[in-house]
Amino acid sequence: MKNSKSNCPINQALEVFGDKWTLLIIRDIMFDGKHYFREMLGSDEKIASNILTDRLNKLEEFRILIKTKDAHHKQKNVYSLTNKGIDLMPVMVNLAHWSTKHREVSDKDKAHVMELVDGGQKLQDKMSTALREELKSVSLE
Amino acid sequence: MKNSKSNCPINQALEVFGDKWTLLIIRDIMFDGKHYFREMLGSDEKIASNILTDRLNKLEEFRILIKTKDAHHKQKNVYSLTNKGIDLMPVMVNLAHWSTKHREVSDKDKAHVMELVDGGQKLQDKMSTALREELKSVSLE
DNA sequence: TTTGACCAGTTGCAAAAAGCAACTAGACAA
DNA sequence: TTGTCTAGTTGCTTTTTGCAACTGGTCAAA
Repeated sequence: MKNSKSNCPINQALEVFGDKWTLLIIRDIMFDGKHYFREMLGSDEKIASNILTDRLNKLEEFRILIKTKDAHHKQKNVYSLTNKGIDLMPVMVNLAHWSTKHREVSDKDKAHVMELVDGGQKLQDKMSTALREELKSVSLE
Repeated sequence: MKNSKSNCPINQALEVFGDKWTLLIIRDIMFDGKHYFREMLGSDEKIASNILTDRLNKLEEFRILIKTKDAHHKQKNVYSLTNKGIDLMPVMVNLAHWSTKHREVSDKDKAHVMELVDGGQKLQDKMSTALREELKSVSLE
């Protein structure tokens, strides 16, 4: 509580996600299957490498993702969502859904989002399960 | 699209909400029934008045809220959510829900959030309807 | 075993945003 | 007319962001 402006649930969330980049990183891992620093660095929004480093470290401190060593390449780190991170899926889906209704979004993205909204809990559960499997596989090392 | 880093739905949302204050202002109006500048200025998180001015203006430009003159006090502005703003309710509820599970939140707030989650669509619809009534009453002037 | 591409970051500096406190001009109620 | 309340503004400092160049280590192929 010490470094908190308030313990209101919305504020508590914003102290983790209240910036332009954090949720994009989570999107990269959650929906785009990215796991490496360079993959995220290459995303459309062109995050700077120092900001990416900073956000990945913060997300690791918050235990929203974990960093593990790649088995086949000593220098590569594998970033995976924890359960705490995977639990953000409904937030992400609702945020994206709002955008499809009220912001400019391509038809392709729109269709992708509506699949997650209409497909409902079933598809989201399937995706969450897959992410939890990934998590299990890296946390065994 | 010109000033956009990308048209990904998550990014499109972050270009509106990707900061520490915007969603707190929406919370004030949506859940705490605040309508005036000074009321929002007084919230627990202690936003600075210049930042509040800036965010209210941006939210008005995005048409997420509208500013109208108070009927009984010439100097007062009444801030109300538009339908575009009211549509953010599922995002807010899911964000708050995540916080109750993964961040430090008071039991009172936790109960309040769970009411919205468990009470489900019915309670959220009721609240949305009330907000739309407010909107209707100010937009008739 | 050398070469060149690739890896996760780091560094230094400039620009933008946030934060703070004091202040303004008009409105209201007594 | 006095004091309080209104929505903001102003000037300044501190913090964060953004950019580009750079580092030291790794890897696969020649």
